Amino acid sequence: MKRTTQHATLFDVAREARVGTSTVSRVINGGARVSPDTLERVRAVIRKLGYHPNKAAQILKGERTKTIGLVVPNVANPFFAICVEAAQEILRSHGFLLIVTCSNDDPRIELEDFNTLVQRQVEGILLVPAATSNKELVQVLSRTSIPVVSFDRPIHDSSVPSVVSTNYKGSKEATRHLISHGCKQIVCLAMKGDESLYTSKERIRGYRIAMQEAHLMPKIDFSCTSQESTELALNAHLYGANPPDAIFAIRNLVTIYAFEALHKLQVRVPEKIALVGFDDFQLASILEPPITVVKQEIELMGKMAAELLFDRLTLKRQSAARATDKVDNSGVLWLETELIIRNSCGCHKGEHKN
Amino acid sequence: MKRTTQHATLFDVAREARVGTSTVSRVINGGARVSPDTLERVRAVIRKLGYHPNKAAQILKGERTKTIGLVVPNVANPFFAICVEAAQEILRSHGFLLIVTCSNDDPRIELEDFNTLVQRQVEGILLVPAATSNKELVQVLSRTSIPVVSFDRPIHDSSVPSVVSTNYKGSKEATRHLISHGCKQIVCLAMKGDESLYTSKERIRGYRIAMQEAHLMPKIDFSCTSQESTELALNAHLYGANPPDAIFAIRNLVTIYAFEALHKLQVRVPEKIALVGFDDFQLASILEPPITVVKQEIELMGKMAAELLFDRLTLKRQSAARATDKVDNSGVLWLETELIIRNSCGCHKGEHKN
DNA sequence: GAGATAATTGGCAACGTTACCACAGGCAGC
DNA sequence: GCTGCCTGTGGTAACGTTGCCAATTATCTC
Repeated sequence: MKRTTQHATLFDVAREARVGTSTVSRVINGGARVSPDTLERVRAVIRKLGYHPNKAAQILKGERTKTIGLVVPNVANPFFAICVEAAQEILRSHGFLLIVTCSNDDPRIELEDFNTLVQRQVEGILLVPAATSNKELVQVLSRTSIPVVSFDRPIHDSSVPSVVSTNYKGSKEATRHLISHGCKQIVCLAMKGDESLYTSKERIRGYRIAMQEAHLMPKIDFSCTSQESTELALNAHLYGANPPDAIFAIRNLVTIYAFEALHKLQVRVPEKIALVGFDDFQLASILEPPITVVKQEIELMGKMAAELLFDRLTLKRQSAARATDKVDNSGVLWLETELIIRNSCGCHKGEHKN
Repeated sequence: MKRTTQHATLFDVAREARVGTSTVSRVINGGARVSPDTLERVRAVIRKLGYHPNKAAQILKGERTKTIGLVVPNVANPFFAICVEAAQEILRSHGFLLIVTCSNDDPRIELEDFNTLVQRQVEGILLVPAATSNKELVQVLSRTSIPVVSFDRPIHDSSVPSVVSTNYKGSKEATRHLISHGCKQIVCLAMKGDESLYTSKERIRGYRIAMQEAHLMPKIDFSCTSQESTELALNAHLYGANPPDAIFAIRNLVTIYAFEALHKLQVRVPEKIALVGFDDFQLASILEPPITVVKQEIELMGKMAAELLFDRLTLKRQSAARATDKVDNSGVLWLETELIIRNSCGCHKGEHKN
């Protein structure tokens, strides 16, 4: 009796069952080529000792880890939470385990986490890159042999495929919709950090192009970082030159801030100011007025990313096959956004059969 | 040249740097007792080869895994997402990695995941048990030597400490508040499955007791599973005998369903029917009227669970010390809920300085 | 400059598994 | 009765690390 607190090993089982270790190993792995007699005896001992094979040893011995890593900025953000859940679902159905880490959009943590995952012998990594161009990351990526798939944001100058929403197209469409309502002074509301965030940049680009097409002056405000600051900003716009007649909120949180600010400032929506947001959210349809938004296929994004990764995993082992044909030639799988028309844009109920 | 695709090993590095494996090992583990010369040379080779120590081998060799497992019903649920994020934060600060799995509240998956985590040599497990009494789980738990902490729901008949909100107290308080507004017909809205869920049962118990205290008739409706069914249910109540003058919604989603249903049915809140929900949510204060809710300390819950687990981890290694003194004698750390008074309960702005 | 001490370094046995190989019987076919 | 082939079974060498121990060399101390 040496260590009662530690886990039982295969050897312990073998001794207790009076068989060789190979036999126990065979039992664990399906019990092929073992007599029913021995099989039962060994199984009994396994149960009795509460034995679990040591994964570390199995992995070391060359067995697949059946594990994939996932690096997201933050799981508390519903967007990523939904992605994670969806990816988890897919991966689990293929027998994979998920290790989740949060990078806080910090490239240093991101890289660190990435390496940690590689060390843990994950078979693939799902990644939401903090930046689309990160030399260090790209370098690490290029010399890593394990498959990586990014989502929400692509990684430039790398062979990493990605699953991304049509941010540009979606926000161009939203802006155009606002313009079609006769809005002329459409201000785009964003928060600090959006200047450098891929998705935000794309959305701003869409907004810009739509405005330019209509010969309107784009105006972007990055100060909507909190409830208060949004109210302040909105107030300034309202009483400044060329007061806005519409708001395009670049993301969920900003939409909510803007909505609340308008509410507090007693500005009528959409009569005085129309409002369209990017990203749908649960209560958008219950607010008064219901908010028109650009909806992303969040769940699908997680699913597709997981599936793309899984494809690469299996392709890789099959032989030398090309990447999946789901993606375009720059390696990105575009997910269509959809403009969900409710009332805050100025549409009346039923006007767009929605 | 044998395997160019595989990861470089410590041995490869040793050969390339013309040193022994021990030296490389020393370099990896901080570089103590290695000459600056060799140190630099080995480090260069490590970089050149893109070498990462194989965690499986290290673990096998007895090194700590610095990993903890987390089993939640679902990460897409904001409640759990926030818990996970908070726990992650704490654990990361102690150098731990988190493996997250979703049980979907299925005891079978839960058990399976639990075993998977044990196999992976996690040092501890954070768990939201699907059921408070699960014989099989309790049995597995009792013969596992690794520390486990549950949160949101306790595990009966086990020595597992847990972090739980004062569901009972919170909903008693909420119900009493409604009663203090003169409400007599308070209906408690819940959804299918709430009959067996610990948190829901506790909330219902609180509601029941408060009603009984006031000699009022408790009435509980478990049919609020979707938007439509809630509307149907509410409609039935409204036109049935003893129409309700208040609603106590047992959880987030039901509160939202109820709010939307009341809105559609054109019932004025709180004049015709008062509304209080359990669990705060981002837009509760912007809705018209702002909704009074019982707020849980979600983030704190994740944090405390992680810290409790960490305590047990360190205590365990220090020697044989008792569980932390944070918990009460039945092993649960109670987290106070707070009634956030807004307007849907019948209070006017500022009435309760909130 | 001899002896002693300290600083570097390499060798090697584990850690718990798996997989290849070998071996013992049993049972065909000829 | 010999060969050949199954079915069970055990022995043992890896897998990539670490840490002990021993060996080598450098640096003191007087």
